[in-house]
Amino acid sequence: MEFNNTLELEHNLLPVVLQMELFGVQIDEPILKSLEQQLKLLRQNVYDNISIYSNEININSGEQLSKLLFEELQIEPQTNKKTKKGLYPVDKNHLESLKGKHQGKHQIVAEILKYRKIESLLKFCSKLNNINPITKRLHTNFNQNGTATGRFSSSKPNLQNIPNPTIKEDTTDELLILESQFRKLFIPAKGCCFIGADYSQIELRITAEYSQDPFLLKAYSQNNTDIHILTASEIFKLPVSQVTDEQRKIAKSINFGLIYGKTEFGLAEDLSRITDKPHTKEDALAIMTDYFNRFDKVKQCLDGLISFADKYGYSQTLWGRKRPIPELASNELRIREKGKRLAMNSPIQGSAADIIKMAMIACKNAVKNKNLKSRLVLQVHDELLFEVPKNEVEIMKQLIREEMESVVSLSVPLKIDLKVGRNWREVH
DNA sequence: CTTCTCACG
DNA sequence: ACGTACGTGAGAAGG
Repeated sequence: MEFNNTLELEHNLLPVVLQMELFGVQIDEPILKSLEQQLKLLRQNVYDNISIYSNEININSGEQLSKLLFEELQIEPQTNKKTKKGLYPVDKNHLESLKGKHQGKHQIVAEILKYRKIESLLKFCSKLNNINPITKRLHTNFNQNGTATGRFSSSKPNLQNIPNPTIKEDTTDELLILESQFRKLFIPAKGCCFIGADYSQIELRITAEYSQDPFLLKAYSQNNTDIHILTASEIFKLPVSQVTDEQRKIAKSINFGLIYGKTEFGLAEDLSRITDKPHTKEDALAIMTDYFNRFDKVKQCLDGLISFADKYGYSQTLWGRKRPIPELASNELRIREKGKRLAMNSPIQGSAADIIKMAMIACKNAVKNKNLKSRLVLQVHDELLFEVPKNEVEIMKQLIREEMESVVSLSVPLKIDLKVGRNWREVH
């Protein structure tokens, strides 16, 4: 199934995308309606609570909100940054740091965060309401070449950003529970199940492929070990069994940072958040230097991706998908730095997009060859969702795993996580 | 039309 | 002195 160029790939993918768009996905409308009602009631309660501090405020207006909090109520800002209008920002991060400092004193901050969350969830309700009257299903647009890197985008409605919160069994957070209901609204047709299959750490596996770093290659060939724990054990020079949860989180932050081109400044912020103690960018740089000394092939690989893009003016995936990076030729340092991050990230993100696109074609062909009725309904970057008649579940489990894991052959195995269930939430 | 905010991978 | 992690879509506000 491997393609020599992405034009051929996209050409063969077109009918798969068309079929997904036309087929659509079923939504549990009665539960959607009840979810919407609950959220509207909650919003009214929260609005009443906020009205104690200020009636007539439009909570959706950042400008009005900033003036209320930092001018009228004289709350101490936790940042020196200001928006272009000279006001203190009211984004979630800033509000959350206020909530910590002013516990009890300014209940309003917590209520505002709640209000915002409810508003955002209600928007998801309204977009899921656009059921097609003829098919009785919800149809999105999958924009096949919708991104700079080769990924799809999804629009009208966007079904690639449906809430997917991680949630503890014993949580009592009412809003979090409501938020976790959204993927339950996506249900299979009568007589069918869903099968969800997502690639496990595909971008880091691609980093292993590009870098040929012996540690990453080995880490991914022994399939069941947690890559972040292994990385932590190398960085902190500890046996795997002695790696703490905090050390694993730091390693995870570094691993993700590789893919995005994280700077020491960004890592320092992560370190402070993870350990709950302040860390300077010098601390972070020390850890990064250490990491790149230990994994010098990774360092060479990232540098190589930058010089390639510098030389040719574009970056390229493992299957030849190109992205122009004019930023590297900018006169401004800041833009050139951005260009370097794009040069590191685009081949990795783009190669992952190539792989899942090839897998979509492979799955569709295999289903057709076996005369099965199963259908692909959604793609969310590294995840595929299939609607499967109940009598095809066993054969489809095998088929999907086989096609997705062997669609291309890299130096490390590809692995998917696969689940069967009665709604989207259950299969993720 | 731009900015801000917030949802996803 | 500046900004600081990649890729998206969408709605509200404000001009």
